[in-house]
Amino acid sequence: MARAPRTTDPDVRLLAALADPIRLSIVRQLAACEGICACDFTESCDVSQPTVSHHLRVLREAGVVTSERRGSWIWYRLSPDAIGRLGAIARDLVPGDFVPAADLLRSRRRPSTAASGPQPLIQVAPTS
Amino acid sequence: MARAPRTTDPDVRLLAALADPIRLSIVRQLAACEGICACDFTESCDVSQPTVSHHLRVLREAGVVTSERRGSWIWYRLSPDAIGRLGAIARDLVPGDFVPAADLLRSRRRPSTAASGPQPLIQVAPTS
DNA sequence: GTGGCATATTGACGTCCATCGATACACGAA
DNA sequence: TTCGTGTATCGATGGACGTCAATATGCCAC
Repeated sequence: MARAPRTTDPDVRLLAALADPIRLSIVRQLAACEGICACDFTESCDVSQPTVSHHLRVLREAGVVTSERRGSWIWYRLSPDAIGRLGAIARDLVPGDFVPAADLLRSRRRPSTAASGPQPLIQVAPTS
Repeated sequence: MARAPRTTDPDVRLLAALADPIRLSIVRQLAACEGICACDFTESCDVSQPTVSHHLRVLREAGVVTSERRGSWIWYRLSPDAIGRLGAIARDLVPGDFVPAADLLRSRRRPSTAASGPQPLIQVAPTS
């Protein structure tokens, strides 16, 4: 009934970390500037300082950003690995070449239009 | 205090649609097979039929999948546009060439190590 | 028409999470 | 040391969301 316990899938965690308007805004600012002080986000995001700190923590725990203390300031920067992982997720979702593979699917009877129109297809792994 | 009302940013909506283990699983199955009947997800996802229907609706409203009724069955397929948009989000987060741009940033005094170590940098828009 | 199957919708429940004020902690300057 | 600034954590609050059983809807076969 209740929501399932928090997922541990790193891909889902990465997507969830980015699926918030404030966090995406933070990440985009970090993509434009190599290093940004945490206090700058408080000014640009129009939310309170604890809220910014909370979002930075979510991003840090998801591996999206890294932090480095420099005196009183804490500098945040984008983790290149995280961006690479996001790109990999997107690439893996690009459909490749399809070939008819009705025989690979369950042979349960399908609706009448099965004889005409598109067939169920299955992706072929790229040869590269 | 309460969570902000649901965002309308299409990028955030797209990321949020993918940031769920069941929905990501559905999308990955759709990336591997061009068209999949809704009933197949009920079997593979280990959740109830209304839950699958709910997730398919979220994906549909986010523009991630399209549906087409064929008799009693409803076929779902990935929206190529959605995958393209995800790739664009990832590409936009890739840091490009940076140049020192301390003068473009607020000139507020920074911690002592400002003289040595990395400088605040800002991205240069690609010339293409 | 009736019956059966596939899917969507409704309503309820419980957990998660974004948000804030208050507070604690860390660091540098005086 | 004390003071000020930047940041994190705590506790509370309220809305969002995932889940299910029950029900409704749509389509096909008979």
